Amino acid sequence: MTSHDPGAKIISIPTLKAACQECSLNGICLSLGLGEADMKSLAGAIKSRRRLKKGEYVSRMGDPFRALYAISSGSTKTCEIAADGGVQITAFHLPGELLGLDAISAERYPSDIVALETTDLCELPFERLEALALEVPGLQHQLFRIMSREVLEEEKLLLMLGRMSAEERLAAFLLNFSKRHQQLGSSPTELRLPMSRQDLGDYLGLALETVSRLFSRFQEEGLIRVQGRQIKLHNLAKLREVTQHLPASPAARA
Amino acid sequence: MTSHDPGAKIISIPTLKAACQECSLNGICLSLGLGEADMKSLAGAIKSRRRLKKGEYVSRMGDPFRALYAISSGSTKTCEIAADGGVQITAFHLPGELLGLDAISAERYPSDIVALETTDLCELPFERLEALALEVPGLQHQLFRIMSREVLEEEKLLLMLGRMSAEERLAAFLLNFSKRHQQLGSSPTELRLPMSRQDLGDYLGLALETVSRLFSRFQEEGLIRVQGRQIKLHNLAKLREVTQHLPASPAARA
DNA sequence: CGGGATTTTGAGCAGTGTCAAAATAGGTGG
DNA sequence: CCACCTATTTTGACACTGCTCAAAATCCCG
Repeated sequence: MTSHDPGAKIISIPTLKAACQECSLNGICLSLGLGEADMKSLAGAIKSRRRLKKGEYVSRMGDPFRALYAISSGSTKTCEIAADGGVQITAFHLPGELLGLDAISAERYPSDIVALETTDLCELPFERLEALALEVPGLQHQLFRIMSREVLEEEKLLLMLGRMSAEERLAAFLLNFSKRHQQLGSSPTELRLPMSRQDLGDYLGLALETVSRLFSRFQEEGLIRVQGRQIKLHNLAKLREVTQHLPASPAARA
Repeated sequence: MTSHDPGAKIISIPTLKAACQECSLNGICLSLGLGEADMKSLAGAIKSRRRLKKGEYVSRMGDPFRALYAISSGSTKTCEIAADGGVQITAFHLPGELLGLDAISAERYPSDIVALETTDLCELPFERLEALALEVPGLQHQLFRIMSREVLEEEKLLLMLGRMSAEERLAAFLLNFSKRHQQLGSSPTELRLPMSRQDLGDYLGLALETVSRLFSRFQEEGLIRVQGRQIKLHNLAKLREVTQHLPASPAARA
């Protein structure tokens, strides 16, 4: 996570802010790892910005794919919907993250993307982005990395859904959310969850009642304090322990 | 899935075979959607081929990332391993598919990749591939599509693990495997599974005993015939029905 | 301040996991 | 080529996690 393309130069956050001000991403999003000149090209590729209110859609399943979206502020959920209406949320996205990567291959959105709160997006028309990636070597590499990272994140979720107990899943989620908040400059222990218990259940593969009971239990055990969607993490170390109490399973063989 | 980059030209399978013969991929792998000249460049990027026996590793978790691998023949499993030894298989890969996409971002392999049977691979050094993708527009687009597709596949698995019952998962797996076999030119109803019941359980998030019981049940119900790893699908339509008997869950809201 | 949505809590049950053991398959050496 | 040994698969009994249904409490928005 700290190594880089040989040619890519890392520039300071203030510089990034200046160059990326047009999309107010505060130097997060794609910009990381690109030079200043490259970022100006990138700014040229940004078509427009959109502000969505809570509950509005970034995309609906089946929509034609034309652009990726970078979250400037706010948050979203990505909902995969089964034939019969079963919902699986495959990701919650925070500022600086890229939406729509799963739509490139079929040129259609395979999922609904919904704003969890008031959310600002930068629209990055994909054709222009691809053309730019041919000019700017660092950008191509950056895009590969971002897509690879998305694969990785989903693999972590697969591990959670396939092999972890309910309490392990919620603990893992809280730690992950905490880390991402910290990387955005917020407190890692004072969380304001933008999603409902239902959403959390649809993400973790649990019933909303189970999620709610676990919050109560974690609170009784002194791990966290719960006030609706406001969560205070009292003991990160113990949460990490909870994460690892899987019942074990045999190792890889052919 | 049938639309393409405006500039990309689709060439015939025999032509592909000729151009790709060096890696015996029979025109599957990356080549799809690239012109003949582009494929020659691609051939130049192939460093070498490897033959693995059953149980040998393509990569181990933590290995430094240098190359992607295309499967020429055989099959692999990709195993995510939790801190305490819990295993989640995140993918089974068949000929023509690309391994290692999740290793690009951290420049390390996050998972073990193991051959399920004798398997031939083409090694594609990633730096060379990236350089080539800057020269060959179709290749960059192709790589984006392949990575996007990987994200999509994992999202389908997430839906299975998070929202489907055991029998729905196994039915969905059989249908998916059937479709991929068909795309490789094999029978969609006569399957030879290269993986153990244990592997299947580690993929579907089930105990191996549950997988075994389901095979028996499906057989009793006349859906399939089971002879160890040799599976005959008798009724694809009914398998599809089984797939969709989820107990439903509320739709998306903010 | 009122009303719908969300969250919490309870009780009972079903689907899967766990443990255990028998049956079968597959590979190896004599 | 057969016999043996091991790994894999099947089957059974039972326990437990997490789901379902239900209702009360709380929150949030207009």
